[in-house]
Amino acid sequence: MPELPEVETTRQGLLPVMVGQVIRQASVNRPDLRWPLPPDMATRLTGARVLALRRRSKYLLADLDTAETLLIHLGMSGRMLISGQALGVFHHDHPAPLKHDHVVLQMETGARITFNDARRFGAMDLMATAKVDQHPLLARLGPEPLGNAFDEAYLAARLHGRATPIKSALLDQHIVAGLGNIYVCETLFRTAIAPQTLARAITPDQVARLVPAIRAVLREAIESGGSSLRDFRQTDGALGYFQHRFQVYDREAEPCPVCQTPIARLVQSGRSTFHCPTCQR
DNA sequence: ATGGGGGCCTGCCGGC
DNA sequence: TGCCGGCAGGCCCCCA
Repeated sequence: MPELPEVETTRQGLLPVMVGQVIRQASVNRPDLRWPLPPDMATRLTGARVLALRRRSKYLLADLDTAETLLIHLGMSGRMLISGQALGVFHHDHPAPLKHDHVVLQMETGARITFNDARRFGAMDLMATAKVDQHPLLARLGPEPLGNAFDEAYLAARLHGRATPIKSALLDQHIVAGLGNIYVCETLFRTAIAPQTLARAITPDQVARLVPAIRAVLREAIESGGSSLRDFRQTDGALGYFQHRFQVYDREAEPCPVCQTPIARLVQSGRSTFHCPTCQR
């Protein structure tokens, strides 16, 4: 579910209850997420103070005063929920334990942070902070799409010669890190590029449209609080609103907002692509 | 090396 | 009402 904007809004929701605060008690209800959790994870988290909460691509990184960093990936259905009393604010999204509450961080402030993930495609791991960017899940990621390293020259070089459709190339986290199915579909619509176009056939003009369009769609989604599909909620239980602004994603057969042609769905590398066959060439 | 498909796991929705 | 197939925001791994 969560793509870069949803992870970023989750991070922003967690900031006030995590950063500077001590984990009084960490507990693990299910250690078998996408990979087994470190067997001593709860022990290594308990008593630690969170120094910073960062985001790299779709990963949350909580730096601890133990010189370790907690990596969190939400997979398809993962959520971080806050409940309890903290810093004068009562959070009530999630007062009672639910099915699929796999990891709970009870903070000294009284806040409770719960990782809930029905499908268990999510993941957590601990790694020395000094080496966290060498973690196998992070080491080979492409640049942040909102960062300076992502520009026209870079993207053109990475698309050069590739025989894969542009849709698949933009989903490849090694090319650019953080886009998922929704925001790739929206970006290709905004840039009027057909999703089947091979990466190697993308013109310089199209590259020049893609870079700012990717940035814009991500920024707008973050400002809207992300997208709430199938129950995705922010940490405080609030819904994101960007889904109302999807122009093509999940809108098969609805009229294109530009030309009224019915939005089409096709499957590329096993994933649905929504597009306007008239506008996108 | 690169691209495509399978698989991981649970829940929901539509059709019969 | 109940069952079944299809689908879902991600991503690693294996095979050709």
